[in-house]
Amino acid sequence: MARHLITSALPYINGIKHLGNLVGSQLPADLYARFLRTRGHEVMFICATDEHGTPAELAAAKTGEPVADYCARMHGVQAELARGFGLSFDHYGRSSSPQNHALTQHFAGRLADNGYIAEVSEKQVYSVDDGRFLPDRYIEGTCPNCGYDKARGDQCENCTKQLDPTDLIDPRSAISGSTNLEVRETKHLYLRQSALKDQISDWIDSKTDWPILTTSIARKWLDDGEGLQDRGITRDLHWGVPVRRGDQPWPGMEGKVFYVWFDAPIEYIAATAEWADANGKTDADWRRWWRRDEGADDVTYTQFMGKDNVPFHTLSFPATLIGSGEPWRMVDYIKSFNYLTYDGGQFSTSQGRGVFMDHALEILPADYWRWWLLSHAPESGDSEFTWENFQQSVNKDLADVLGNFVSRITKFCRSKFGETVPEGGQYGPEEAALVEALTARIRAYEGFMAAMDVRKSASELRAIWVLGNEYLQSAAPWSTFKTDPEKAAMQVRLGLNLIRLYAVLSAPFIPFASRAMLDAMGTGDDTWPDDVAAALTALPAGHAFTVPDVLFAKITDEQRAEWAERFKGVRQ
RNA sequence: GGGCGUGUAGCUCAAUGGUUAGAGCAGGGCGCUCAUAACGCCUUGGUUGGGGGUUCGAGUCCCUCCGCGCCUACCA
Repeated sequence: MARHLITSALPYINGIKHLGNLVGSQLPADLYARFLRTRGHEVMFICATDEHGTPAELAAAKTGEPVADYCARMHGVQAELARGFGLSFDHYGRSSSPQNHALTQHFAGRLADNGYIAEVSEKQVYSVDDGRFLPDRYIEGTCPNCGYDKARGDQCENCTKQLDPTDLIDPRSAISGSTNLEVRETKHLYLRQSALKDQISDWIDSKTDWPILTTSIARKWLDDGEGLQDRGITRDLHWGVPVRRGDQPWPGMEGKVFYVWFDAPIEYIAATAEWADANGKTDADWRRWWRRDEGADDVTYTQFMGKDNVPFHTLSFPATLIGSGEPWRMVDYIKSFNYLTYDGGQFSTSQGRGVFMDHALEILPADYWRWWLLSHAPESGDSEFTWENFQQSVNKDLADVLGNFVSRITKFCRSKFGETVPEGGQYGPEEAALVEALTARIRAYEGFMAAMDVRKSASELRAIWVLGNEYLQSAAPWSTFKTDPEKAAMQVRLGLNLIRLYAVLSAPFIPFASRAMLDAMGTGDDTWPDDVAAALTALPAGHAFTVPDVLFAKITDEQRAEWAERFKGVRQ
């Protein structure tokens, strides 16, 4: 029994997330958390909404709500969707929580005390009509290079040239279109990552088991050009964690907040504190997950995220933790994912292109999505969602291979023996062979799951399901019943036990269907099959069960066509 | 431009430098009849993006060219 801390990248508060966001962090993290729990480990699985920054303020302005109200409402929406998908967070926090305010200010104070904060005066574009400083990409204008009239302040999308906002001809606010812009002097805090470069570099080099995708991104930032650059960690915004030096005011920084990427990773820690507060625990209860001097030395910490999040988790956040000089638990393994594309293109919130979490749950149960997304997780490269592939995979894997297995064995038993596990006969050589085959595959499955090899785990689980159909085909209880009813009873008893076994093994992928299978088998016994032979005797003769409803209804061609049309998005 | 990744069967993907490059789906055939027209068995598909090199041996390592994706530090 080990202790595992698991965090998923924080979904941004602005709007409903799409399936690509889901499969890039929260869903595989949930798979891993569920697996470790069922193996008997102590797990702390943390996620939260990332609520600060300009986009949240703009989204709130659009709906006319105060930004705090908007975030509270959207947090509720996202939490409900997370529940709908069966995401088993121990706590789903908010980066706007008082706990995160305090911790973020604490880290800033420690960093300042240790000399890792610099105050820098710089010039930024201020929009008088919007009443706010504008991030580079919120400034539009004509590209001095190619003449494109919708170039952004950071880069021209047309000619890909890197720009500075002051390069733009006829600059205007991308928010309001106002041209009433001026350059103002403003003071900001910078995290002196350059001073921590060697320590971060050594730390990255010690992670020899990390995927190349992860370490190469980190190394690029460390080694490119003049090396790791300092990073601004404050912004001129209203919504965010007010800049304070620990619990003291920070002279000269009044009215400013910390940059969202400074406070967001700290929320991993703060959300654990929120968990403690919400569950009547003490500070020591959450600190034993995070402080190496307070019990976290034996914790294994795993982070899940999309590849775009890697620099912040390999550089900025570690810089914050190292620079604090305090013994915080650092990440042990980063599992990063590529992107999911939709039918040959990108998911697009603005164009309504692709499937979003709320719509997904409207049209199909969560397990359909969980299974397809996880069994096609973008681990080695980007992967593509198409309705045809989705329909074929789900119908074949879930309805035909697993669902139909449950159906055929329960219905056969009901018609020949009634709705109790039948008595008679003894497991023989065929059953021993099945146990052997199952054991080999289950051990392989455990290995893939422990290694977070998501697609291989799914493939192995499916092969385990197939073994049940192979057994039934060769045992043929419908034939044996005619000549040797006792033997048929034994075969059916084994089949029913396989359903329970499959429910246990499949729960990390399809928790809702697994629950339905256990309920149908009339048992709450979900112990992991360390001993497969023993696991196949869990349901004894005479034990009552029920024939469940169809576990997975098939997706019809008509449904597929309708959904493809509905989610294709507006044409430009 | 620079960096990283990727390219294997119609599709989705495997393959510590080591037999004849393997699975699932789709396609074809046979079997079974308990089951959601489901299941099982057999089977057709490959010049591993192109070219060159190293090696006894290359999908794998090196060079080069081509395609695709991502990142490039103030979106988060």
